[in-house]
Parts: sequence; structure tokens; C-alpha cells
Amino acid sequence: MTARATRSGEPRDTLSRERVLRAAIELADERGIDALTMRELARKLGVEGGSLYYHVAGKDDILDGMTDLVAAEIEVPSGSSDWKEAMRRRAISARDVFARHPWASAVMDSREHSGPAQLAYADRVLGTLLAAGFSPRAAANAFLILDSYIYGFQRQQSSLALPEGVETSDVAEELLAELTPDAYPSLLTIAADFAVNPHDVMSLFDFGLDLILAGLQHSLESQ
Amino acid sequence: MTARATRSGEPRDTLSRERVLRAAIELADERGIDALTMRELARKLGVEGGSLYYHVAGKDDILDGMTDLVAAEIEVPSGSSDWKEAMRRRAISARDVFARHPWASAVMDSREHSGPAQLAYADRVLGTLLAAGFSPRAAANAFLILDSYIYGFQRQQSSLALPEGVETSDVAEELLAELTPDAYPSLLTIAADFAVNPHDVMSLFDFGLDLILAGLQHSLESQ
DNA sequence: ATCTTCATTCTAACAGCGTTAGAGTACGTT
DNA sequence: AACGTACTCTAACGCTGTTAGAATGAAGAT
Repeated sequence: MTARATRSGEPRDTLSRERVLRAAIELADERGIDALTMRELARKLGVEGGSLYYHVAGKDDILDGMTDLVAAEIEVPSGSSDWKEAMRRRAISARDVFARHPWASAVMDSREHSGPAQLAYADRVLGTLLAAGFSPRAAANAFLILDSYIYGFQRQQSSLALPEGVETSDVAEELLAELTPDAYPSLLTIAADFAVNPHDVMSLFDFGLDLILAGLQHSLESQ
Repeated sequence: MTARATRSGEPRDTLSRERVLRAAIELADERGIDALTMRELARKLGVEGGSLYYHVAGKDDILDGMTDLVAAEIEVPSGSSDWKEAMRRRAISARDVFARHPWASAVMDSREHSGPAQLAYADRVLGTLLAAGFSPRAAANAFLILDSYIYGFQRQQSSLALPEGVETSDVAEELLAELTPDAYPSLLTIAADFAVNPHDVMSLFDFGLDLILAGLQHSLESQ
């Protein structure tokens, strides 16, 4: 019986940067980004806190590594002829990835260092836009608009995410209770509409996405 | 001489929630959000760390209060007839506010509780859109798209912000050095364009903003 | 004028965080 | 069998947010 054996019978020889990052992502997925602590992450790996520093430079390094691994999950356009379809597919792919890793969108743009996967992602997206005829400036801006929408949408979803067991109608009720003085009439109108006619998330996302893509196409044609 | 007198001769009677929040904003503006520490904030107010808890529930409460005060700085549309102009003005106002408080955009959507100023802001914006003929769903989405762009743009600016004394050309150089293997050709094209032809921030923001507004108008007309 | 009362601040400590240095341990190689 | 290296543990540091209880002060009541 080796000393490094964990509760299960698996060998689990030694740690590695890869395994640390994977465990960190798993931990953040399951229990939120605040639960991602050096000691807690070490515990999950059957190891003591300080041991992680042999494989990783520090917590910042872990966050950077995590975001780059997540970025690698996003499907990048591959030589498609239709730029709009390519952008739509990658946007939906990004949204799905961020739905799997709710912490990612917030962490991703609090960090400033971009890993290779993020650079590759940006390169492929920008390449597709340039190939479609966008000027460098327009391509950069289109990229910014699209990604900001994706991030913003995800964060709105996250902050509106229900802590399990709570129904949409309950949220609407609570909101209505808070708005009783009728101080925010328009907010109330919107909330009522969403309560009565709950649009599903997918079509909501597509709605704004198509709007942006149409706007980009229009700006491309009149360029 | 009262005991509460500080170095200057001003009376400075007592603390208050308002004064704590104002000092917190000032501190975050001057030295970054990471420098905003209970003890440091207390020091700035000539007081000890624990004393803040008499006026404020905790750090989360401070962050919520700060964001709401910042939100109050954003110019909201007031009964304008032209929704596009109203949206453009509030977007530019928001961008200016976020430029004054670079930490705000990041803090604002990491928090989930909205204060009265944020609710009022949302209400006025949504009201303008509803009055313009947008459906509740379309208004909510337009709001999301616009705000996501504003936030995203600000965060891009913040993360690209130069730590003082660094020239744009230096950044381009560094980027070029990092891209020598030519692994990211499109990224290089964009970087080169920005290095050669440095577009100013204002016009860049307007570019994307006009694109979004045109897209929204188109979706409104074909609704 | 003294006493009381209440608002405000201080003091001192707690647990938890990221991080580090040095001691320890085990393994593959020779 | 001994060495050396790769990996992990231990124990501590300074920092964070937070809390309880003591100290301080000024204002109001007797």
C-alpha cells in the first residue's frame, strides 16, 4: 500500500499541474468559486495545502489555468464560409460552456493574462471576421460586442439563478412585494410579462444574438 | 479640543454610513478595489477598523452601497421623445461614470443585490424603451445588450489600461514579441492596425454603440 | 453639580485566507 | 545498499473580515 493512496483503491500516483487545474474547475463547478480555496482544493486532492505550490505558482496561476482550460472547451469556427453562421455557432457554444462553468464568465474578465487557448480562440474568431470583409477595427469591435453580450447574458443568468427549489413565480412574487410602492412601474411591467409568459432561456439568448448579427451584417454591407 | 478632531482643524464630529461609503469610493478610485480594506478604510477616516461596523453591516454592505452611489451618477433619460438619442446619452454617461470609477463595472455585476438607484436606473431605461414601442421582452433584451456592451467595453479598457508611463507602441511591441511564432496571424493583424492607426477610445465606443442602436431600431421596425 | 444614559469608538481576539521555508519522506537509479 | 531527486508535510507569517466587551464621551435628568 503506497502512502499516496486515497480512500478509493486507485493508485493516484502523483499530482500535476493538469490534475490540480481539473480539480479546481470541478470544485468551482460544484460548490462555487468562493469555495475554491488552496486548502480545500488540496483536501479534494488528498494532500496538504502547501503541497500545491510545487505544481502551481499560486492561486492566480490556478485561476489563469482554469480559464484557459474552459476557453479551450469553446468551439471555434473552422473555415466556414458563412461568417454569421460561424459566429452564431461559437456564441452558442460559448454560452453552453459558461452554463457548465458558471464562475467562468466572471473570473475570465477579472483576469488580465490570456492563455494560449484564449489567444487561439480570439485569433480564430477575428480571422473569420477579417475573411468576411470586416476591417480590423470593425472586426475588433464586432468581437467585443458579441463577447460582451455572451458574458453579460451569462452573468445575468447567474445572478438570476435560483438556489434550487425556488420557482420562477416565487421570484416574481418577491419582486412584486418589493415594488409595492409602485416606484418602478416599468420594472414591474417587465417582471409581470416574464412571470405571465416565461420565455425560455435559449430563445431569449437567440433573440439578442440575431439582433447583433443583423446589425453587424448591416454595418458590413455599408462599410 | 474634542477627542474626535483629526489632524486638520475641521470638527469631523462623527461617522455615518454616507461618509463611510464616500470614503470607500474615494479609496477605490485612488488606489484600486484591492486596496479597499476595512482597516485601510478606517485609517482613511481616522478611526479603527472595528468602528466601521457600527455604521455599516459589513464589507458586502459597503460594496452594495458604493455601487448604488455610482449608479446614481449615471444620467437617466428624462422624458425624451427620441429613444435612440436617450439611449446614446445614457450609454455615454455610463461610460464616463465607469471611467471615473474603474472598479465599478467589475464590482457591479459581481454583486447581486441592487440598490434603489440601480432599480431607478433600470426602470427609467426600460420605461423609455417601452414607450418607444418595444415589447417587454424586446426592451429587456435591448437593455441587456446595451449594458453588456457598456460593461464589456469598460472592462476591456480597464484590462488594457497602461500602468502609467507605458506607451502604446511598447504594448504593441510586446505583443509582437509574444506572437513571433506567427501562431496567431489574425491577432497580429489587428494589433498591427491598432499600433499603426491608434483609434481614440471615444470613437471606438461610439462605433459599437451606433451599431447596436441601429440593430435595435431595425428590430423595432420589423416587430 | 452630579448622575445616568446612550451613542460612538477602541481594544483584543478569532478563524480563515494565500504564501513560504525547511524538514521530512519515498522512490528510481546507480 | 546508498544516493539523490522528486514530492509532500509541517509550521509559521502577515493579511483579511468580523465580533464581543470594555472604554470613552457628550447630552439630558435629577
